[in-house]
Amino acid sequence: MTEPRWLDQRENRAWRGYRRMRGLLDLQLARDLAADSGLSEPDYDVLSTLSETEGHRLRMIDLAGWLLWSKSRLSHHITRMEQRGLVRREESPGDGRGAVVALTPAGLDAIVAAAPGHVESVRRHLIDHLTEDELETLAAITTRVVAHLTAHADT
Amino acid sequence: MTEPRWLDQRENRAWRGYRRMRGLLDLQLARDLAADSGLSEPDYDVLSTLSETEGHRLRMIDLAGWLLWSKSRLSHHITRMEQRGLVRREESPGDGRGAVVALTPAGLDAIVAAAPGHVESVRRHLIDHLTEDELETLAAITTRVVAHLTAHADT
DNA sequence: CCGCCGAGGTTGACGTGTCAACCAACGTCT
DNA sequence: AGACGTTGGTTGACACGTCAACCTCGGCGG
Repeated sequence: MTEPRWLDQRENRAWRGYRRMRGLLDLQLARDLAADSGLSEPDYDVLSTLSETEGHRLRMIDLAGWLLWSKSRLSHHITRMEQRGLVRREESPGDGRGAVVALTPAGLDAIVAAAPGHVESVRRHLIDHLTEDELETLAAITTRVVAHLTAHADT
Repeated sequence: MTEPRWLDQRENRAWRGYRRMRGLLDLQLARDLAADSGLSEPDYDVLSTLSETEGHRLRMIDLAGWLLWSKSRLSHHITRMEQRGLVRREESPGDGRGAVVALTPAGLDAIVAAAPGHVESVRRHLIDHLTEDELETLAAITTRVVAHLTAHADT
């Protein structure tokens, strides 16, 4: 039980900054999105993913994989979205276990209506405050960290 | 209703990277923390803040301000932590509306025991993957974005 | 063909956090 | 002193997400 390697000042500024930004930014984006479209961020993620696939439908497992969500989380969320008429569950052809999620017309309308405002919100609160170099650095950082996290999904 | 300024490729990489990292990183940190201390991240934030104050106590409003939490959120969370014996509510001297949160001995033990492991976890999953320049850039980005968000708390 | 394991999915209980409504004490203005 | 808006705090309903348990179907090996 040796003395832990506490964070030095530079590390602390980065870490605390991240935590603070994360809290405030996500809250603000969620509020903007909810206010002008009635969707939550998870709703938006599901709908935008489906809207980009051919046939506007995906198997649960594939959707979960793309979003990096657990099966459980996806199942719960799809249940809620289904009740609001945004998506529909269908049987999977050729696999009795299967379940496919399909975009409904209402779901498509919702994402089409929400997208411009959401992008605008992301710009206003984050992207437009960063320089090109900062964007590159942010992309590099996140890519590396994500790679590490998905590699050691266990540890 | 002009055409929205969609994100270009660079912006997209940064934005998607951020979203992905946020999801995976927070989940992993929360899991590590829960596994070796039984605390959640919000628990940790409350306890570590209190442990750094003189008297190990703070008014609700001040604690909420420091953590950037809503009054509601703090009240709910303190209720849960109080039931687990980590903190205690006290009356505020000189202000009948007041409420003060105080660390209990059990709460102090918990944060002291949890801190080394948590720092280690933060290093392993994030900090140790970044160069010094990247740490500086991350701190700069987050500071600027947080400043903007707290300034226009309304818009 | 049967037994069994793994893959795909659902469910329930619970902790967390949001918003909105509400309440009580404070301070100020007259 | 009395009226009244503000500040500090709580509560309830509900959305979200985790874990763990469970179920069913698919694919294999013997």
